[in-house]
Amino acid sequence: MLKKVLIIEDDTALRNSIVQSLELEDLEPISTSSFTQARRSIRSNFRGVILSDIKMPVHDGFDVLRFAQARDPDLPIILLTGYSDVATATKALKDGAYDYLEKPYDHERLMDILSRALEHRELVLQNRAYRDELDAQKSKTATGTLAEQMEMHERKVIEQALAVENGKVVEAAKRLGIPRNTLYDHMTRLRIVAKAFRDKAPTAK
Amino acid sequence: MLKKVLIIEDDTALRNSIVQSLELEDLEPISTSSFTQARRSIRSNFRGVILSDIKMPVHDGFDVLRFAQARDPDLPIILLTGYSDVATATKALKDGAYDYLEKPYDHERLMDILSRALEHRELVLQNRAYRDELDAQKSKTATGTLAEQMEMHERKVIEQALAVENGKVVEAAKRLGIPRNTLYDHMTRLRIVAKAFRDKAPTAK
DNA sequence: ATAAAAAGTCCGATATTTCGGACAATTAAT
DNA sequence: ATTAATTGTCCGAAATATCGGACTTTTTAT
Repeated sequence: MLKKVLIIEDDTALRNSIVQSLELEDLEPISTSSFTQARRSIRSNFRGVILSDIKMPVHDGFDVLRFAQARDPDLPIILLTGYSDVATATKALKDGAYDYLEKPYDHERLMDILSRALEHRELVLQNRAYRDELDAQKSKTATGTLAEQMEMHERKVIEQALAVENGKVVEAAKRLGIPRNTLYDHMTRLRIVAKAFRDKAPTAK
Repeated sequence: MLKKVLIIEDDTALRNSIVQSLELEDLEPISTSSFTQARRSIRSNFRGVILSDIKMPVHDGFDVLRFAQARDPDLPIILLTGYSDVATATKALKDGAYDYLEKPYDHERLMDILSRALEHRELVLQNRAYRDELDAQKSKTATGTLAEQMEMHERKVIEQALAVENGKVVEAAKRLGIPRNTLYDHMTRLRIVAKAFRDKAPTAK
């Protein structure tokens, strides 16, 4: 489970309070006091979520939002709004914020939102990982001469058979449906040694 | 994007109001008035989320929650609680509810929660699909005789070469590093016909 | 309509692979 | 320590695959 929460809050007292809150819940707060300071942490594969105040000097929460969205559209941003500032909160959501939290914040509510956001982030990252893995598998366009490709596959098949049979050549040959001599022929050609597939430590002496 | 929302609400007026709300937002409400009625829709791969009232005769929202969790732990359930019934809401979340919504419901707030829940559901389902695909690929333990496995692979390689070259045998042969005659030998043996790999409609006449 | 190119087929000499038998070297079991 | 089984290597005849040439048929381009 992801646990990082990048906090962007200029009010030192509030910021420390939040940090303490998160630490109590076994999360990993990263405490910053401004967009500028937080900026370098906001990367595409950040393994966590962002919790930012909206009203801040120089750069406000919307700047954070815009920047983070550019870096990674699926990075959940939770914005801290003033009490019952519904208009701003709504705008934030429309702009792509994951959720908002009214100040003064309620601990339980913050945790609910954060856990949802962290889970969301985890799903997104896992999804990307799966997608990448699948793409990698599919894009391996078979290349090279027929003989090369066949030899590669032959090696794989034979090695697997040997592995399954713990390096016993006669058994592997049976499994492959060829006489052991023939298997030896192949192994010689491919420079496969059966010994390499036997248990090094079957029983401790 | 997923759009189904299974509504479980015994108050007819409120239920219809919600249905209307969702239809306005281009979602697909499934309207039911009781757990019993909704039950059959709650399946493991339900492509949507559940929005259920808590306080209902016979079976309440927690029954829905328990049942749905058993069917699919990653199926988001949003519970409708009475106004500022914080205790119940908190319990619901602890029990695995995705979120809760206070009655009387605010349209914007409902939509925010639903869109998050639907997105969450979509990610979960996508994740499962990816995982299944990867598992399927990995678990294909090579079995059968050496000759069989080699022939299968040979077929794959040749067919891919033909596909890439649009069914042109001479080109495919070049790509595979063998004389075209030899490729014909292989194709004859494997009963592969080049025609099958040519564009049926290269240019519209 | 004609020419050029590619698709398919068949043949046969040459090259490679298969596979059983035989045997020495190891390893495991009694 | 002796036996039995397994490993690993070599041999050679039979089976199979390769590959170029020749030829007919079909497509494609002009």
